[in-house]
Amino acid sequence: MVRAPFYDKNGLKKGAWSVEEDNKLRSYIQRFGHWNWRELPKFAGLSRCGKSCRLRWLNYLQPDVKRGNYREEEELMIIKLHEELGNKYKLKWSMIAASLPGRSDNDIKNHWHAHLKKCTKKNPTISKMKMLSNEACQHDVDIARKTETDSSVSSSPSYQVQESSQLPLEPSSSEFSYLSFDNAPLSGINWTAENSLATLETLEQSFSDFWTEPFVLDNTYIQNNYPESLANGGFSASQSCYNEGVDSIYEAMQEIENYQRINEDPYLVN
DNA sequence: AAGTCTGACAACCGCCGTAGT
DNA sequence: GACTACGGCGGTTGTCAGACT
Repeated sequence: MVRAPFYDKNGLKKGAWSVEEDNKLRSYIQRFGHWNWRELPKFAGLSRCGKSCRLRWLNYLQPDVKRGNYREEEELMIIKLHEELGNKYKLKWSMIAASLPGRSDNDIKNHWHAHLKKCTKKNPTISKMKMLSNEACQHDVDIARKTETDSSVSSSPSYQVQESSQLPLEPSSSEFSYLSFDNAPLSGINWTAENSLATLETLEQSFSDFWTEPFVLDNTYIQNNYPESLANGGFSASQSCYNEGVDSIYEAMQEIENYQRINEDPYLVN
């Protein structure tokens, strides 16, 4: 089903991911977040490029990611949104993904090319699509169209979105509570099929804000589980990782690894 | 049973936008 | 303003399993 693993000329592994690699990546991101995709594989002990890690995390390993088994309403939503966003918006698949909690843009895109594209070609005037277009979504589409001529429309707080690509919000253990997305523009937003679409301009605004938000670490986990010197020095509390030099992070990582070896940290994944 | 075709999907690649220097 | 590095997106490819002949 997938490419057989192989190594390119730079020594980077390509192709299908092994269970061990998945575990390494998942474990690393749940503990430290993805502060820098390019550097991440080095620290996580993976012979992969950053892009590959990012893709694997977003499309497969991220908590709550749903795969396959598309419900009818989800498919209708995809068709509908694709119709509306298709040629207008750059972040088409991401925006569609935002309307389907748990679905990744890549997964939706694949589903579109594999199933839905043919359906819409065979039957471009599906009655249910019509119904959606004319009733459930009309309000939002109108707003979106209005936005094209009136950029001053403010985003409505009543629309609620779950960002598909955000980091684990609810790690299975409270020990992973170091990730803070309280300030993420999309958090707390509930984006459902029932109330159809949030306004497109709201989405776009949310996205633009979201991607520019620095990744913020909370040191709860580190302070509770690691020596004070690491908690205070290695990863400072609520400090943007963008401000951290790679070297200092690497030093902290080494200290952490030493600590793990000494204390047989249960979270250490080999 | 063997060969071919098709569907499904994980993963890669290239391009572009943005931020930092 | 120019350049560079990085993150992210959309399009495409590669491969396998099952269906079909």
